[in-house]
Amino acid sequence: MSTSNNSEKKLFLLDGMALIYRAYFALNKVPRLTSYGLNTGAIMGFTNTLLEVLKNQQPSHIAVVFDTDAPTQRHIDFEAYKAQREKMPEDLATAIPYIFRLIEGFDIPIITKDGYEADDIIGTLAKRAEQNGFTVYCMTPDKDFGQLVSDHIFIYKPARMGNGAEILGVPEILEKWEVTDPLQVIDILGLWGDAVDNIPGIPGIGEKTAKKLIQEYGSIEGLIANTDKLKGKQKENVENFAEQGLVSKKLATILLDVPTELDEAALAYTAPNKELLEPLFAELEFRTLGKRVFGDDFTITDAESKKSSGQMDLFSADKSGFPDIPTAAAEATVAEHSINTIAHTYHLADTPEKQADLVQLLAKSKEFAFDTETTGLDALSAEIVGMSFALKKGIGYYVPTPADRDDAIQIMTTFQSVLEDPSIGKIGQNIKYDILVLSRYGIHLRGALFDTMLAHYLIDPDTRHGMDVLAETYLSYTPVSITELIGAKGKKQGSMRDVELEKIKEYASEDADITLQLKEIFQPLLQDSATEKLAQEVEFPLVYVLASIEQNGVKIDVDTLKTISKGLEQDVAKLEASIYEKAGVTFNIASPKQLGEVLFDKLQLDPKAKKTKTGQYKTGEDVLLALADKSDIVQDILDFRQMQKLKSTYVDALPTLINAETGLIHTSYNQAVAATGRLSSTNPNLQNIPIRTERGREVRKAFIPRDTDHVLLSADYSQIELRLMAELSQDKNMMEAFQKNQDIHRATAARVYGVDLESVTSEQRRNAKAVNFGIIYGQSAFGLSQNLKISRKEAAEIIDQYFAQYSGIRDYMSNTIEAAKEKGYVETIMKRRRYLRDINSANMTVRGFAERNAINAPIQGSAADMIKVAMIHIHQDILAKGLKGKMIMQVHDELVFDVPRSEVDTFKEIISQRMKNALKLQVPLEVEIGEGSNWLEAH
DNA sequence: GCGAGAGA
DNA sequence: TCTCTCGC
Repeated sequence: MSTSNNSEKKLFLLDGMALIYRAYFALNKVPRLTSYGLNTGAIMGFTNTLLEVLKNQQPSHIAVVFDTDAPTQRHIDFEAYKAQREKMPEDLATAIPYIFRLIEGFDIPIITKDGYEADDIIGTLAKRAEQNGFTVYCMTPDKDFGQLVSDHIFIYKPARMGNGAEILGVPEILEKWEVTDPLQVIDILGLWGDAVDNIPGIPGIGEKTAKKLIQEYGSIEGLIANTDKLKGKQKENVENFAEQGLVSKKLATILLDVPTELDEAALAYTAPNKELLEPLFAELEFRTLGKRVFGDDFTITDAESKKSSGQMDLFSADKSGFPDIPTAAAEATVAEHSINTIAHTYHLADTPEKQADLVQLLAKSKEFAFDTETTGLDALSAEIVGMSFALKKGIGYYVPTPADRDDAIQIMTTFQSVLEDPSIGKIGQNIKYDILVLSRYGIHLRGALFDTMLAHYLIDPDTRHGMDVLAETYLSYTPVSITELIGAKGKKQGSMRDVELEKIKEYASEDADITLQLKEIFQPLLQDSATEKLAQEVEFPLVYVLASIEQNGVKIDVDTLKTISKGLEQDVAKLEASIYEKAGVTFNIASPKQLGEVLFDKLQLDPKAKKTKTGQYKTGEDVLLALADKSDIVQDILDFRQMQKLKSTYVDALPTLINAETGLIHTSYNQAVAATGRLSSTNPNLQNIPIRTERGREVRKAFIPRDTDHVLLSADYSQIELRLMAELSQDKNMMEAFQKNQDIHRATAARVYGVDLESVTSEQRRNAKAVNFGIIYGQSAFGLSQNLKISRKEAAEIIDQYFAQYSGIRDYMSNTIEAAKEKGYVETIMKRRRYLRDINSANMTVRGFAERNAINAPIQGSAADMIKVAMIHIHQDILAKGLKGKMIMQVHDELVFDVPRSEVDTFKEIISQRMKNALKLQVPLEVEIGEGSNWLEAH
């Protein structure tokens, strides 16, 4: 290779491990597994990184640099260095050897040097190469490398989702770090520290402060020499931790004198070694990627792809034997396309004529995808900016709606007929949002729904379901990012209303277009995972129910809350005074850090006090409770915490969430976050309103019916999870207890302790209850022992007794785990799946976790299925009978209604029937319905 | 066990 | 970001 022209000497130095980690985490949202169970996410990510560089940058020279296990000078000088690094995830560790083979396959040299880190090797080689006339690119996501840049040395930050690769030279680094010399990056890092590498820095100094101080004093040394100009806590910290700052600086400095050669000939790049690379791609089942690299004739023959799975065939004669993980995800590559690379036709329907044409087109369709663009995220206050539609892949329509509400309504009314047509299916991503927005403009969406977010939630509940991620994963497509249009989140974020029409047309149409394409992919995946019925009959119809609950809202009695707030305020003040007196100092009780120091350093309540991983004392409830007999300050602190929590989280927060228009509180239910199938509630979270303590449950008095002519009805399933466990396991003892309508915890205690029902002590019942709950929540024996404050041995004994009595449950648990190991997933009564990727892990802790999830998910998930079905039926009954009463809350196993007095009996009958008969079970179900003038009375 | 939210 | 605490 000619080296006469310097511009041709282009060296890329890749920070191997850092890039691998990045690839692993970036691509691990949806796992990519080969047919024989290898997680190839990191390998594929790294391959894409390599290809990107080779193709787009055409380096003349290239190498990948790795650390070795040998300790470096940094470890010798500073013991804690990188000591807190977490162990490498297991599936990543398995992937590493493949990555080494991959690099070899590309015929790229791997450089290591015992006793030196990759950073140092890269730094040294970069500087030498620069002297020899190279332009050098250090490829790493690591910010520390900023210190290396010069006129001919650049940082090459690999492409991230949606963003292209970034090349940082001197000007960029100076701007980013707000410094005048790249070397000052080291000073900033020395002050700021780096939690990942365990570089301590100086306490109390973060990124912002570090930049400011270095701008002012030039370097850490300069700062230390000028501490007299600092004030207060900062001054103290800099003075006390000066030494630590200097050590940190040393740790952050990349060495430039590693004894290693710059072997230009070895680094010169020619071409991949096809003989090595092609079979490796085949083994990894990189079909798309293989075609890209080797051309269309690249195929994976059966012989090759089975190479590594041979031994498994012994065990899987006629079943696949492997988790049925969505294959589209396994096959997908890093996004290769965007709106700029794919042909599309997005129309602007901005005249009455065009809109009428579009309505006609939609009216003729069986289903269409649509999306609304609004000025905000809150469906109950955001204004509509436009609507987009898609009927065919690659074609979209955007209808802008003006800021004037009446004008907007006029345009939207033309679309009312199609949106409200029950015979036309509606496809959307998080349609509940659109339903709520539209209804504020007088449009009440109807028709069968297909929500791509919920579809994916059923396909793989543990991963993320945002549209951007789904598009990247399943369509290899990066959608236009919202930040491109209106800027990053925060104060400065602009409004959708102000975006240029052309841009918003492209963005909005793309959303509808992608949603449509995702539906095409998800429909068969739902069938594959047998969750199509669950989607069509439960999750999709439930969207309408939840939208209606949210809209109905809950009335809050602000005066009651104000009274409670005053009472709490006084108590908090009293406790505060008492705590300060007993401690002999005033401090911030709400700061666990300060509290720990007072309790354990000053008062010495426990010489063996435990610390958290960040070095603070642990001050959790269980820790404090154990100290209660040492000093009555402890009880005061616990009370203080309780009052403070009640006040800030509930009593004072709820009134601020009242909607000005309706005077009610409108929570938001999220249907796609809890992996078990449960709902979650936010803004406010109505699913964690206190009930356990006398003081806390007062808050429930403030939840009231909308007027005196209404009452609240609260209906809840009694012991639903335990009944489901009895049902699923068919354990005859537990089923019998329910058939005889016994107090289940008492019955359990009687069995576990071998006594009569009548002679069960309250402690025995409490323990039995804890075991029952432990199983439902998938707790470990350790968790149980902690919960009951008994030794692990005692806990294990109770559990043994439990399983001896309930052998059906024991068998059910081991069968479920066995099945999960084989299939890779567990399922609920309605076939809701949960994949358990760690169920076969060699790591006991990790596997134990997956095993407990295997038990827990079917039970909790079936309960969720059941109440969802009941909700849909009740909702339908309310509509069919034209009732005035409303469903207003769901709290996992409880439904709350706001009902006119005249309808109370009708409602009780409907609720009871629908809840009891949601699923056909052998175990009897109990539904308790209460009635009252507030939630506390009703419950 | 999970999820939400407050506060430092 | 971490720690703590509320519900189920």
